[in-house]
Amino acid sequence: MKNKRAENVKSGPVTLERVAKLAGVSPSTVSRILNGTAVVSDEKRKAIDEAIAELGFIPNPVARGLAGGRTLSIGVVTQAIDSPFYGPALRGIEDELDSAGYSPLFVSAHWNPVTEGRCIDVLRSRRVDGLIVLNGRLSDQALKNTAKHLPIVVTGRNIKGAGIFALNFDNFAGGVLATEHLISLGHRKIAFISGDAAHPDANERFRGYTTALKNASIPFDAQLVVSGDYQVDGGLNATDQLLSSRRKFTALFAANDQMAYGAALSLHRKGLKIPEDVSLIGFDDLYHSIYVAPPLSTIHQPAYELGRLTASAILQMLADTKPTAVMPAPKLIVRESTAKP
Amino acid sequence: MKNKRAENVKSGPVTLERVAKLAGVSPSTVSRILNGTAVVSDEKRKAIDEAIAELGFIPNPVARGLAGGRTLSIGVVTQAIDSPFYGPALRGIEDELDSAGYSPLFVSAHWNPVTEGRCIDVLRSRRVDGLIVLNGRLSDQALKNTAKHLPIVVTGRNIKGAGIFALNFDNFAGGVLATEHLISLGHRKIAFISGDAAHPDANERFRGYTTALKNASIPFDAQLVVSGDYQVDGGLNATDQLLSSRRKFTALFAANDQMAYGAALSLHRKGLKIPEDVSLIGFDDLYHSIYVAPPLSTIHQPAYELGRLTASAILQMLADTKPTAVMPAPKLIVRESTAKP
DNA sequence: GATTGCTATGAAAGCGTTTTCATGATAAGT
DNA sequence: ACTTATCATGAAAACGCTTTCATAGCAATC
Repeated sequence: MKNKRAENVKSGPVTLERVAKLAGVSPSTVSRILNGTAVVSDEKRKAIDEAIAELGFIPNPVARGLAGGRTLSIGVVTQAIDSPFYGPALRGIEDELDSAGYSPLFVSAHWNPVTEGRCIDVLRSRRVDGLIVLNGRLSDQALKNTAKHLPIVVTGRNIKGAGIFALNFDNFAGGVLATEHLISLGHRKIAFISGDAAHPDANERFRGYTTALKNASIPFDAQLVVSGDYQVDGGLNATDQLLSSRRKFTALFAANDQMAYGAALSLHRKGLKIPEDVSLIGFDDLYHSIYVAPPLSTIHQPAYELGRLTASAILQMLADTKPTAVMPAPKLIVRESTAKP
Repeated sequence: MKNKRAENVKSGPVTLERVAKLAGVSPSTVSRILNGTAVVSDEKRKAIDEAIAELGFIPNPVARGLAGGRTLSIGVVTQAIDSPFYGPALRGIEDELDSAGYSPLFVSAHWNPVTEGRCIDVLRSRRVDGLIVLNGRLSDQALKNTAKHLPIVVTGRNIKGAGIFALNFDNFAGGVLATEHLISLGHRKIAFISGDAAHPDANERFRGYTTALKNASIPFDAQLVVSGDYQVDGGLNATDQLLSSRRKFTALFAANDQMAYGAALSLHRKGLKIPEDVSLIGFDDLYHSIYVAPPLSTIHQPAYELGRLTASAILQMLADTKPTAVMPAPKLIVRESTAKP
């Protein structure tokens, strides 16, 4: 509809110049109003506002990007666009940026530092105003270097530096929480499926597990720990392995929900019931975890919230404010997959 | 590394003009080489290639977008960036576009036609070269209108027109396939959980169900059909409802996997075993369906493939070729959730 | 009342490309 | 050999903004 009206006035795209002409001012003045970069008399402001409404003018972000160096877009480096864990985070980023008039530019690095570097190059060539890197694989140094050119918010690591803001979840505390939950139910033989050791998160969660055991004076049994890869298959195989080792355990802590799903399947196949025969707890609280049978006890990671926080942090950095975002503490979610032994 | 070398030559960003100067030619000539828009003597071509390598020049897509009107980016309208079904499709799009030097711009319309319209406005203002609309909610007419300005590929509907290409999955055939599978196992009392009636897909699947029943001379029983909403919760509630109606059924066909998950949970809660007490089949073949307990029989939808196909179609349209993409036929995947009654 | 200092505005110069237009050189046609 | 068509190339004009620079107008200062 707007377009139709605009085309009444004069054909062709609605540009800032057209607005200026209609309002009887210079393009500079219109630009100043748009960006709030200078004081403009009320009289002209009004004329311009009207002209903008009249024409249905929308500034062209491409031209803005060229001229001003700001594109109102934020590069988001994720590992896989369809990751069940990061999905909600992306949505959070989208929502937060959207309400500020920014657009996200998503790229997937597929857990590969080289790809990740290329992704960042692409984003920079597209002149994004800032960068969000979700659990990247690049070295701290590499990040610091790019931070010289544009502000960065990273998750999943602790790093300090000019132009960098880190937002990290307390995986250690989460690991403790999950393990303590099992212990408090009366479990003593608690198996653990670890995540990909390349993930710092995974190690932290493991450390939480061992620490909680120690706190409860339960001897650590290396035979009860088997390594997964954060994928469903990994959890499945790990559990098979655990089961065939014939080492007894009454509870199983998988370092993420996906592996817990795999574990559940493995147990199901062996005719073992959750939680009657084995208690199972995961980590992350994926969307589906409420709905698997039985609903999975887990540690909640606020992925959507995380997305919003990273986005608001980058926005604050762009506004030259110190980011204030702080990650919520891990939370234990007890559902139906854990019970007394 | 490249940057360092570039900065040796002369500080500041590496522009096409710098390349031209270094190669001893005019910017126009460099541009022509870059775009292959004119014949250039081998001699100059070589000099330019060297200069480009020397400086590590990367054309600025923003400037290109302004000057040439092509941004090498494709707008992708999805309903939710974190949808388990569309996730793989997005990845497919990303992969396909990436290999052609294009970037996707993802936006989520959240199943709202108004939002969807706004999304398209944003994408157009960002001067995307083409549009992919995954199961959009906008009217055919609205799409045809935008197709006047830029090529569009849509999924989930049949629509023909200049600048529009539709890629549709045969939901009807899928519905028939799933139902026939249950019938061939010996089931006669087959319940159906329908999807959101606003989805054309959902209706097609339902039509497949009724048609297969008719073909097998099984009377249609309206009491065995209950409506869901394509969400897990919907499947859960629908199954609860079905169960409490005390109408007997030995098999359950959920119009998508998510609702099947919900159904599985409901059955689990009531102490009913899959497939011993009830056979369960879904539709979509989400990633997780292999891993739920028991692994879910379903109709495979090639989401990743779909993504690649839409992307390659839009690329073909941009190259003024008629898109050749054709959707694979639905495929029955038999796993462990279906068995003889 | 003359000088100084702001302030609101416009003119014009970018931003880094593509593309049109013009031109001199070379090849072709008679 | 002289005009005409073809071709590679450069100059310059867009593209739609932002931002610097210049200036006219006006209030403040001594």
